[in-house]
Amino acid sequence: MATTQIRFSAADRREQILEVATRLFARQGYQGTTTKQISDHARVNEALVFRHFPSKEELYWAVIERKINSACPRERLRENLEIGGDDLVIFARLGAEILERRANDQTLSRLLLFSALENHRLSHRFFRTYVAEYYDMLADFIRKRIAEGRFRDVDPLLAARGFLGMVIYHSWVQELFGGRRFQDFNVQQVSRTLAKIWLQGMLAETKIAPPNRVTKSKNGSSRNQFQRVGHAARVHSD
Amino acid sequence: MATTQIRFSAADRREQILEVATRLFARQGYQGTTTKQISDHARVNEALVFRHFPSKEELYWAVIERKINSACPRERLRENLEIGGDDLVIFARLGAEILERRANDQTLSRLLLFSALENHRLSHRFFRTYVAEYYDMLADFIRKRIAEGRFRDVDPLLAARGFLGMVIYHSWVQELFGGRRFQDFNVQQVSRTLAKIWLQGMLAETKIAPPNRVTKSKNGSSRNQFQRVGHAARVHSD
DNA sequence: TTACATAGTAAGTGATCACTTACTAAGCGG
DNA sequence: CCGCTTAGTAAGTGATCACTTACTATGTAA
Repeated sequence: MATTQIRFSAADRREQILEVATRLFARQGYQGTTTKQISDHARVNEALVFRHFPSKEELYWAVIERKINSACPRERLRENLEIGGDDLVIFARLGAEILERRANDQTLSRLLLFSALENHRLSHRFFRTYVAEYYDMLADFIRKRIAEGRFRDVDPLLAARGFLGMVIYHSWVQELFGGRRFQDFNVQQVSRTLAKIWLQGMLAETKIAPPNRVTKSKNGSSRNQFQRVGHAARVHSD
Repeated sequence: MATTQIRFSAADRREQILEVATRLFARQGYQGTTTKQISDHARVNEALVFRHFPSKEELYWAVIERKINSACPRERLRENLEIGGDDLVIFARLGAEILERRANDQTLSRLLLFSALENHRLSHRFFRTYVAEYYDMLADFIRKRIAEGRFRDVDPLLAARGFLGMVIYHSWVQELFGGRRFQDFNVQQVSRTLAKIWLQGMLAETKIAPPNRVTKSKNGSSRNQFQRVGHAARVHSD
């Protein structure tokens, strides 16, 4: 009665359990997922899960680490910035990649959100060593543009978070609450639109502007004049 | 031995349980919170909780509804838009209010996030009848500006989400991961900076832009007047 | 074929889960 | 003081939680 009764190697089984656990933790969170559920979905006895992972919590961290290492968004960002091109193209591409990545695989963002909300101890440490570097990298790029006089003099970290906020928040709303109402947004259109808003908002107002500070001057923005927008013109479309 | 042994009225006790449950659900989520925890924090017997609420889930919804009704951000938004003033002032004020509100009381946003992630059935319905209206209201404002020719011709809903994304995402990052690294951001500065980026990104590039159509056209908006950027001249200053 | 390491399981463990039942005690109008 | 409503509790219920123990089945090397 060999109903495909294959024995997995330890490594394979471990990987399979990780895979199953990833889906469940991402969908239901740590507290909402039981070890029985995991073993059922993996079609093994619950005890086998504990043979591979000493506790539910260790399994959880293994899931998160695995997911994180497979994502490596920093490398993506670096490549993206190095490819170069028009700034609008760069940021639109960056936004599109984030949106696409999240549309194809929601588990990473859900895992991160859940772990942050559930306040798992390592979540903070993880964020600081991982996400923070991502911000810093983008902030460095922005800082360079500011030094060149092409971007306004804004806190680069805040500007980076502003752009990523527009994009990531959009994808969160889409994923968490999105129904038919919002579903019809197109990735290319969204990323290009948001990139354009952000970029035009960041461009220096005048070419000859001395590096004067930005934030002050009560409502000074209404006075500026957008002359320097020209090079946004050639947006090769593809 | 009267150790302040007062009997609460049913209404008062109900309110106190709701208060306690709100804090716990917001901090730990639905799955992560036990009815025993709630009764302990309220210093009553667990059975009393079930006298006031037929089940844990009903209590949960009572908590969410109460929190939502007490927040009424739509009215805030309406007031904010009606007060008027320079656009930069309006949006900076809007952003500051969101940031301040969230800094003072994180329970609403955490409750919402948790319920959305945990996929509670009513979460979606709630979002559509509640948050969606908020977006629509802001989108209407933006649409008006576009019709006036003061804002560029962008999908108003997407633009609204872009602005709220910058602000709300910032507050989430601050709240979920914020440590000493980011803590030093100042609400006024953040809201003014983000509002300025967004607003400058939205301002019409040319005064003579024809009132071409707004929302429809599958992805037509992406192709629209990117070429027209060059001679952006004076943005009226009032 | 045997011996052995290991993949996998059956059947538990006490603790805790949401929730109930049966009771006591406080307030209050008469 | 009585009698009744109701705030509040003690002590459970079976189900399920994370996790363990003691065992069986299987592949492989000798």
